[in-house]
Amino acid sequence: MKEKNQVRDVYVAIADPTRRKLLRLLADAEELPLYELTAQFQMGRTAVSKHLAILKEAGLVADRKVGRETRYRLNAAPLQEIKDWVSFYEKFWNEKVAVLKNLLSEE
Amino acid sequence: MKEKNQVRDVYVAIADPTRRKLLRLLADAEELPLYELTAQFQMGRTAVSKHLAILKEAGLVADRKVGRETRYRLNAAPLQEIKDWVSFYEKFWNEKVAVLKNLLSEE
DNA sequence: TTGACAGGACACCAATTGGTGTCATATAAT
DNA sequence: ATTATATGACACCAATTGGTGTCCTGTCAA
Repeated sequence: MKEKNQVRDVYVAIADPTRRKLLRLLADAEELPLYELTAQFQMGRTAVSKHLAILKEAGLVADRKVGRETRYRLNAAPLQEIKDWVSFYEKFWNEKVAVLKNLLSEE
Repeated sequence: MKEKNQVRDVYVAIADPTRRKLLRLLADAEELPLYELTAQFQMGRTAVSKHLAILKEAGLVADRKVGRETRYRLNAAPLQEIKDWVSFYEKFWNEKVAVLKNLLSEE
């Protein structure tokens, strides 16, 4: 019973602008079926569905079937990993600002 | 004089684990030549060089030539874009925690 | 001055990505 | 009962990605 349950990289999942837009749409709407999401893009349904599958594998969306439609909703939790990662680098751009301040105050 | 100056997507740049490791190495070491960076990976010099080129196009690293070597250093500033993007979603995972707290306090 | 070392610039390749169209099936509406 | 809708499941395709090896040019050291 090899439940594949493929876990996708969150970094890769958010690298695509279409997928980021999907996340944003779901953030604003709580729950949306595929056909409504598709309406927001120029590409076909199949393509949007695949993007959603990738987001799902990354744990960023969940879906449930309601009648004949599949409704998607946001699950932002995995994004904490991104936040933690990027937080580490904050000190570096702050550092830069500090150096700049010093230079300015010296003149 | 079409200076291409190709600007790469920061999201795409950080999607690769090798490139994230490169950023981390540069964060810890201030400035490193290609051959020292290459030594930290199993892949060849050419591959690492290409990853660095992508990071450079995304503005995440800068390089300078010193004698026969090319030294790379971190520029974390573009990561602010990522931080801003992910910050928007913070409320969603906080929300979830809040809902959970409510459920727990109700029992 | 003769090697050895660092790296840029290619050409090349397999695997992955991001899209397409088509067909089948379940549900909803007339 | 019939038709329209929503979606899953494929097969297919071109472009991109992430790696390789080779060749050439600078630069440093003996």
